[in-house]
Amino acid sequence: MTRGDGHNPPTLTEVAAAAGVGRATVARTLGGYGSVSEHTRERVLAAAKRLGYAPNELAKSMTTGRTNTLGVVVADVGNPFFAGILSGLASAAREGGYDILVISTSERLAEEQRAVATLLGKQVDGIVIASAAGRTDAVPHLQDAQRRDCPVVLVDRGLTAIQADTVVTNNRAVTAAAVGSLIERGHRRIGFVWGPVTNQPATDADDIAKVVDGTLWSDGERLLGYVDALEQHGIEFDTGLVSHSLPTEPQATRAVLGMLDLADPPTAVFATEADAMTGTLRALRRRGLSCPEDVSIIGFDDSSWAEVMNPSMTVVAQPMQAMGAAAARAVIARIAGFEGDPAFTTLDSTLIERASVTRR
Amino acid sequence: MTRGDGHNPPTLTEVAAAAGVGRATVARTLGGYGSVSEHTRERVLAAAKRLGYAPNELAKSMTTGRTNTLGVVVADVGNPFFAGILSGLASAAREGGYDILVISTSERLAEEQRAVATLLGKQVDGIVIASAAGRTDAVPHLQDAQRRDCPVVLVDRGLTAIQADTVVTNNRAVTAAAVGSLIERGHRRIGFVWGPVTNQPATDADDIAKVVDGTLWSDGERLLGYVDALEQHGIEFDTGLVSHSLPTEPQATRAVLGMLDLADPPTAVFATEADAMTGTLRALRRRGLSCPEDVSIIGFDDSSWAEVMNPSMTVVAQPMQAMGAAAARAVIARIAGFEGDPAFTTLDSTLIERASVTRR
DNA sequence: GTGAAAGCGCTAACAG
DNA sequence: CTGTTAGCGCTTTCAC
Repeated sequence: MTRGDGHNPPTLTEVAAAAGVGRATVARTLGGYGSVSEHTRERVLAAAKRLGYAPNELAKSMTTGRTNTLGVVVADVGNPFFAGILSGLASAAREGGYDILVISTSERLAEEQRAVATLLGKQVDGIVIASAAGRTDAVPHLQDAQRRDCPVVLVDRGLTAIQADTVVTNNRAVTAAAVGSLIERGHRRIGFVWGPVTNQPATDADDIAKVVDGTLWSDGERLLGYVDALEQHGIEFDTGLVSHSLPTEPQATRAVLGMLDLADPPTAVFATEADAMTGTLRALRRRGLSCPEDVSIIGFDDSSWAEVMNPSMTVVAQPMQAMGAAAARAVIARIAGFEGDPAFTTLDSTLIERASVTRR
Repeated sequence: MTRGDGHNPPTLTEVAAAAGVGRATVARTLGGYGSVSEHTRERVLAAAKRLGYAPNELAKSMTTGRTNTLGVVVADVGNPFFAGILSGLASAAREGGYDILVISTSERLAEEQRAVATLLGKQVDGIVIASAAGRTDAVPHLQDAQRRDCPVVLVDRGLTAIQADTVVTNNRAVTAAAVGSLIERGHRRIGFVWGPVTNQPATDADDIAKVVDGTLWSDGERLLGYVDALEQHGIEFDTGLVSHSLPTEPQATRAVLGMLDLADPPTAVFATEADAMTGTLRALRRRGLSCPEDVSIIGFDDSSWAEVMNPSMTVVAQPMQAMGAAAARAVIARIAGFEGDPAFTTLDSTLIERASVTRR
């Protein structure tokens, strides 16, 4: 059976025939290595152009063992946070001569394992992943990749069970600073929306470490930062002020509604993601409360919306693009053969103070 | 020279050896075709598992001619609009058994051409693209792909120079409806932020067609919808009320500032993208004006922010995920051999009326 | 039911 | 400087 309409793309062999030279000569000419006489060089180039030759990268990869492709695994490419990471990742990758194969996992570990297997099967040269695994969870799929000489770089979320370059932000410190700024403005009852997802929340501050172990690195760090700030100012931890629901906006609203109905409701809320913040705003509105008069809010992730809001929102801005770019550069370096110890890079998020926080 | 630490991934040949059978038998067993006796079947499976065998998809693609990979080309994966498309695209692709290779072009045609060439080189089975080309521009790179039997599907932006499945939204109709709703509320001076990017704006309504030809499909359609509404209500087109600047927030602000300073300033602004809308809001703020009291606004692209804003924003919500999913399904169908005429699919965007528009 | 052999398009020694 | 020769790992006839 003949394929398609017949217009099979020309192969290197055909170019060689057309130019009347051997295949190796064509490979050398087009590959720009070895040496070729000016004369034949021109003939080859001419023939290639005439035939509209374009190399089959698959075949090339087959023999070189390199695909010039990076695998990227995140929870959801539609989420602005990951989209930002992806954006920085994509440009840094391209700069380094790599393309990216992206897989979303919806934060499901099983999907993540499949994703990694798929990427490995497609022979990507390296993997950048924001793993859905808990910080101390075993990650055999990632170790598998490493064993197969496929470098893995962790982005946004660290993992203790594996030795790998890691690029994260200063979640804990910036959260402590943000919550601290709330406390310094007189707030003592501070809601924390979206602690780590768990159905076994910490009942007191001493419990935190245990909770944090089994959950997402970034979530855990933020909760720790929150507790740091509380302890530093001698404020007691109240488990009722921390939500552990799934990260959907309605859940954030539900959680805040619950806090607002407490006998001693929060006067400020720290929201750890964009949707947690909009969800918080909805809750206030439902109770007829306003920000910052009744409740101060600090959100996460800056955007042009945050500033034009009324009030403009105080947020923790994460350097998403920079994270993505750093991660890309890290894998690329590993692919290139860099053998130093795994580097743990912490990029700084910054607190942007605007009008959604007021003194109490 | 030995590669890596030696742990080369096991090949099919090794599995065959370990199981004491021929390679074809292993291929049949693992590939699930042909027939294999229950006995040998088990041995093969056991050997494969024991060695931790995973097929090299590259080699497989090499012989089958299929990579199970879709190429996706957009301006910027970090842009919420494209991120939304990508999200829908990714899940539909995965459902169909495909992975996606994503390339951002920053809206540059040269980058786009390179991107397509790269994808073709990597032998993707199909391409989904939101092209940076003007609606009537020649697109040799895309025709090239088609000639190479690589189906191309256009998403968000149609193109007249090529025959291809296309998935877009009802930009023109929804814009006409939105602008119409403004007119019906008494507005006659309506700013249009981000008409097609050009330095040769239409000077009157009759000029529009020409301007539209050379620019992005979606931008053109929206401008046409704007003019439709004006004409329908007998309002004269004023070129000073249409901005043609580059789509960055600061440019939107600048443009609106200019309109606001007109002797006869707009009482309403229609912003065709999320950033155009936030930019508009900034401009109002700078002039000490407020929305909707002084100026009504209709924006584009819904998000949780739009609703929690104060005032909540009236917007045109685009079905980004659905667009991405439809595009993915379209390419997949073509790859599977579907040969019908190119389909032009129009998905509906909807006007979500909230509080940023008021009667005049 | 199963194995041997050819070949996908390319690169990488190795001779000449 | 250039052509020949092997493969890369897999699928796919085609005999046995």
